[in-house]
Amino acid sequence: MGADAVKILVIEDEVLLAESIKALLEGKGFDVEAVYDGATGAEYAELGVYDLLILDVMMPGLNGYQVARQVRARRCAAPILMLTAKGELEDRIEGLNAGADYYLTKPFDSRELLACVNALLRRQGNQVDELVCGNTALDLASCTLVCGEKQVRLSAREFDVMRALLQAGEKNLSKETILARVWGYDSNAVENHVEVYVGFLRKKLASIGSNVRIEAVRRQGYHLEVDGTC
Amino acid sequence: MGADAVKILVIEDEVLLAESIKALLEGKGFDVEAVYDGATGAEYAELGVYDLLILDVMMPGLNGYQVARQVRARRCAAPILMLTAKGELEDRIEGLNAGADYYLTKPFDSRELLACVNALLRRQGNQVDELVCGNTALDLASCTLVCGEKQVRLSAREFDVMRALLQAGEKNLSKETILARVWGYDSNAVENHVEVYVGFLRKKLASIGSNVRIEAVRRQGYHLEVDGTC
DNA sequence: CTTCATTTGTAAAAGAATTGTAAACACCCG
DNA sequence: CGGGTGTTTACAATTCTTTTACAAATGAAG
Repeated sequence: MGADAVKILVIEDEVLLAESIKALLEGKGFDVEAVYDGATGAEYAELGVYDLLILDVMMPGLNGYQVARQVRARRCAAPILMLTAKGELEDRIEGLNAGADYYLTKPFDSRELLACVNALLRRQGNQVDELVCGNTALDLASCTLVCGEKQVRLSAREFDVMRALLQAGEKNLSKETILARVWGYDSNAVENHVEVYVGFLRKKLASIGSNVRIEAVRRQGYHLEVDGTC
Repeated sequence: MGADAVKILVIEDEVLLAESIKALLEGKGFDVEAVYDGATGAEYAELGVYDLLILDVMMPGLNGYQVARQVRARRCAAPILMLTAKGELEDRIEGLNAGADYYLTKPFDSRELLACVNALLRRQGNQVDELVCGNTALDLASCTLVCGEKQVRLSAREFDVMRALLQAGEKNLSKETILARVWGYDSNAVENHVEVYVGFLRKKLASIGSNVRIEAVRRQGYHLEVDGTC
């Protein structure tokens, strides 16, 4: 439940259902808050801190459609997953037009709910592809090494080498293997290329204060280690 | 078929259904193309010029799930509306996990299809009157970049390029994709055109004191960044 | 403990490729 | 025609990759 966790707001008047959704999503690492009526839900949602709203339609007071419209009118951009026992066509259309992004009919399967949540978050760009090691991540989309606040861009070759190392994890990668994977098995690159690029990468890792080191094992190749790990 | 219409690709092997969807959407002002098998659909989709894919699941050859996975693997970001007679839970989950954004069960009502399409496009930022990044907004009606008091008019090409960049947000857009979206995939424009227009846009952004920069990522394309963000 | 051969690390350059910019030209529409 | 827009070309500037050369580290043998 770190500061960078994905935040989800559940607005559902059936307390038991709300709690079970909360438990389900928290089990998957999301940071979930549940409220039990529409007015409170709209108020929370407008804070703008949530990445996703899960919204029941039939509630006393403000109903789901009203909440959705109000929230959208206030320029809240979070995707809305509408949840309801009303499976009728007209309801679905009204929900979508009110600003919902998905319409799920009760009773629903927990796996389906998760699949929806993931699909909505994926579209939001909340699912970044990255490879992580120690305090450092390689963002595959932007070819960038990230460590806390700092980050540094890698060139295409640097990126390929770094990715190979990260994918191998603790395992050793021989230079031969790296050459084959990065330069192609039929290129005329030589092992020193790997050494040169390992040098570049070590500099960049150091420049962002990473605790990841590229360790050389004589005659065996390279592998990653996290500082303080032996 | 202006460069600025919303483009939709329908992939559906039942020709009659495909044509009726096409007619329905064209009636609403969308620019629709229909293809009748998965392989062709995947190929078209990967051009990256469409704003939305409507995808049947059960097709000979590549089925809808396979098309979705392939298209997503190629980093095509357009939302996918899956369309199918299979209404079973497992199918819905599989579809969502394959990269779909919505799952609509046949037979469906035309109004519901439209509501879905609108919901998906709304989320993409295709139905708003301005796109915002940093301290700067692109007014879609007047083709004008606005930053505080200052503003500057964009030419049609400049506008198309700027909009593509804004819609991609943080993500990189390859020059190939920009060419396809702005000039059309069958034009004979070359990558240098993109570079030239990026140059124009940078000048105009600077002239109104925008804190938005167009960053080049070598061999990967361009993306936006807000000054002060690293 | 030295010496030597081997492997790994680093710096600097030359070379290649990509990206940026300026400017000339074509075109279209009032 | 004239002004703005779009296209194309050519070249300059920048960045990345490869190459070279040599220094530093390692480990085995004497």
